[in-house]
Amino acid sequence: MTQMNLKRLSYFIAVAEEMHFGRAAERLGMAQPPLSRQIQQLEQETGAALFNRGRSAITLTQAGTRLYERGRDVLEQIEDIQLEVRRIGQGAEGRLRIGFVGSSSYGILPNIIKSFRANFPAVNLNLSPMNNAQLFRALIRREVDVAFARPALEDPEFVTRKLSEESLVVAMPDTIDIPARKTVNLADFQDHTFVLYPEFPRPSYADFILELCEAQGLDIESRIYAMDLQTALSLVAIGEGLCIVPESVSSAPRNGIRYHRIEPPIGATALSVNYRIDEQGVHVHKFVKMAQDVARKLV
Amino acid sequence: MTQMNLKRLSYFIAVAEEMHFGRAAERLGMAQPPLSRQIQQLEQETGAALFNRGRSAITLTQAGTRLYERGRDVLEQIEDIQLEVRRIGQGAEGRLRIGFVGSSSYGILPNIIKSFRANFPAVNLNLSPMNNAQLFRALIRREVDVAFARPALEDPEFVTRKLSEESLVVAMPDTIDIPARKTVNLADFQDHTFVLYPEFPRPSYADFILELCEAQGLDIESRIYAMDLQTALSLVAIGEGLCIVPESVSSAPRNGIRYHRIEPPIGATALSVNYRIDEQGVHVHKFVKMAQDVARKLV
DNA sequence: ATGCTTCGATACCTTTAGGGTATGGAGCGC
DNA sequence: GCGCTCCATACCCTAAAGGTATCGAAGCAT
Repeated sequence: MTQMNLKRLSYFIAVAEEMHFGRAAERLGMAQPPLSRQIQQLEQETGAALFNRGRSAITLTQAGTRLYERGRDVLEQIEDIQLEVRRIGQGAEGRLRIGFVGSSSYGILPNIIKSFRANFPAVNLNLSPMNNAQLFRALIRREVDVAFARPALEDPEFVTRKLSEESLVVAMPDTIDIPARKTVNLADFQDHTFVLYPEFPRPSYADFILELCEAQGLDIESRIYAMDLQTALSLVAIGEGLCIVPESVSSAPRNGIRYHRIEPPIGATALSVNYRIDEQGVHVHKFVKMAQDVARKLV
Repeated sequence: MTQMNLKRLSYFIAVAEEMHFGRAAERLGMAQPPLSRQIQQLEQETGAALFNRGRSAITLTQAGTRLYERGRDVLEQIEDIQLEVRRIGQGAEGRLRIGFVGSSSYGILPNIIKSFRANFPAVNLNLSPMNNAQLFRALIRREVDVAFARPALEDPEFVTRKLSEESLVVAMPDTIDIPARKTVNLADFQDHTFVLYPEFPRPSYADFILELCEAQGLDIESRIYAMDLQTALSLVAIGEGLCIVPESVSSAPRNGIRYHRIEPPIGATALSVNYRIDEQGVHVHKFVKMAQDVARKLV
């Protein structure tokens, strides 16, 4: 005996609603005899009579009544499941886990998020700030779907897209006297304390900055390490030292900190989106595409 | 495209649980290639990828995860529905509406109910006291499934089974002086008031009693009508008159009433079970069979 | 690297569930 | 009693689903 079958169930529902085999068959777009047979088979399967076949009318038995109530419900659920699954598959619903470096939250990230939310309101966004090393691990372990890293995460398992290149600026305590000119030269800071982040794991953004300074002939003697950008800025704000950060950070003014362009420019840093090379999720691809669009418009 | 199908869904569940097409196929007792195809078709139907087919392992997509959660639930529901429907069909569950004349509640009816409840605890019994005329209407209108009537309900639409025949006794107020002998003769009551029930609709049990008296040459002058047995007994208890009732009524003693056998016997009354000739419900047939069994044992 | 193994996909054939047409048979109304 | 309605039965045919053989890509060990 074949197992319970949705087709049969919906046939039964139709007959139960029409209370008439002929009309039900018409509504189902089929001939009456096969419909009769399907109902008989359903009755065999369940081991219960579903209809009282009276002389001039059919009625539902108690078993039939119950099957109608619950069967209808199940059919509706299945309709709904199909819709939901399709929507998730097309990226219109579901979940997207995003990891990002702290500095990206000053620049285009908020715009990207806003834009994505506007187009896919049903996608549940999960945002986690991390440093580059954490991003790498999280992406490998599939704990995030997309990572905003600085610089790009290099790995054969990843796909990387550069979003924007920013020049570097210096964040310094407003207690330090500076020359009147708007721009500063790296050489001016020979004897100042530098706030760097993160200390571990290496190599990190700290090493990138140190290399740049070295290339400029600058030998930094006094260094403090912070765990992340936020902490570093706090240290700057209380006058512990100065810190070299991406330009976009300066767009959010902060008490106790002044930002200055470095002239001549000493280098640039690129924000990138990264995702797994075997990524199947449609959300991810749509999100990355949208991120690139937003970045292009903002430049 | 064929519609969503339970077989496919359960195949998907199996693959999702095994995370391996080969093992899933084995568990399902089929070959691997058709299973792969069914999953592909399911993916087409839903319009969403369900598995990430990685090099060395498969994983569920978000859409697949959701389909698994909800699909499992639906399959379980369907299992459960089938069980429930089968049980109802076999009379092990469901509802049975019973109508009965008041006098039957003194005799075997309680035993029948008790016995049925013991064997079919999941059947919901619905008990309604009525007089014979109401029973007739209720059975015609399918408001009850089974009727305990006295005497039998005669109609081509009904099936009738006699349960037990009882002799008649007289219920009299204990304020009346009676001869010392245990049994009484109808002629003794020539001048007493008779309590009869019900007055409408006619003919009723009242007419049955009047005919019996007439046959005995008794001409009752003083009559009071009550709506039912209970009311009649109340009238007897306060001394309004006497009443002729089935013997089983005397098994429940009542303050103010004494019962006496009538000698010589003047007639008998039969309790019957009645149900529709087109009755399909398995409960009903099982119930009637059981009622007859109980009646046979109690005689 | 190179062959071996694993695992899902593809190709092709066979089986069978399910649908169609024609017809039977019971009940109801004129 | 004749015809009409309505569900069931009989028989055929199509197409969906299963089986076997084989491919092709990836991982692993030698």
